[in-house]
Amino acid sequence: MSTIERCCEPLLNEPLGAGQADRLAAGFKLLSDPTRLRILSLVANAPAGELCACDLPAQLGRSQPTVSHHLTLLTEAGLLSRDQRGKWAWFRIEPDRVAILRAALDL
Amino acid sequence: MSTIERCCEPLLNEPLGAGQADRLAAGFKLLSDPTRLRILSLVANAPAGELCACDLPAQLGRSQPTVSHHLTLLTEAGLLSRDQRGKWAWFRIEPDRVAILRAALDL
DNA sequence: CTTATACATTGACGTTCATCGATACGACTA
DNA sequence: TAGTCGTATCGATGAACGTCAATGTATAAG
Repeated sequence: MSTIERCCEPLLNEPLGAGQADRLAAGFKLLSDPTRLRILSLVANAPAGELCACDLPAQLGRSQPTVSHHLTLLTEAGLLSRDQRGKWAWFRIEPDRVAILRAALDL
Repeated sequence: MSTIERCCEPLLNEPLGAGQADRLAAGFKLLSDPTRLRILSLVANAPAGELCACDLPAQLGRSQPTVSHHLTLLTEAGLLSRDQRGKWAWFRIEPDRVAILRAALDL
């Protein structure tokens, strides 16, 4: 999954080309999984705006490899940023990247 | 695919419950396919705001069954409305449903 | 009635993907 | 150095999904 980029005008401004549609679909695909949405939600609502990965398996009811997999996808796409502090990985939301996807749905 | 409903506060207002995350993910899953995004884009930019399904296979480079499949999904979810006129099916965007998904991404 | 056209449905195929157990890696600690 | 803990990677598995050919259904035209 490559980084989310501003790939197109709002969906309803002009017809999407095939390449634009591929990139935009890849972005929304990241939001199409309940576990990833809950991760984004938990990080966004975390105290001081950041969350330790160590808390997630218990809160989500998913295994540690599964959580790590989703965190990797979200970080590679730029929706989350990672800050490694010693053994722990802390994550923050990247609002600008979320906004790119939201803007595509402006009517 | 059931109808998209306003299932939650904005993603970043409070942590998503499991059921809310499932419904929201189902909505974004509809936007996670390039063919469906292009359909939405073509309908949204069509003259008089409506598009005949008969034009889509050629414009999308997809077979008629594939296009019919995606139109069914988008219509069942409420993102499109269908108006059958004789042999032809005409589609319109339902902006309120699109707005539900966009609102979940408000920061 | 026969033919042609628009759209839906069925069935199958190949791919993608979420998930987990096992294991490896890296950092702190005693 | 040895041990523990947090995280990443590997490999496998089962389910979901996009696609199309074939077929069915309905409407219109001749």
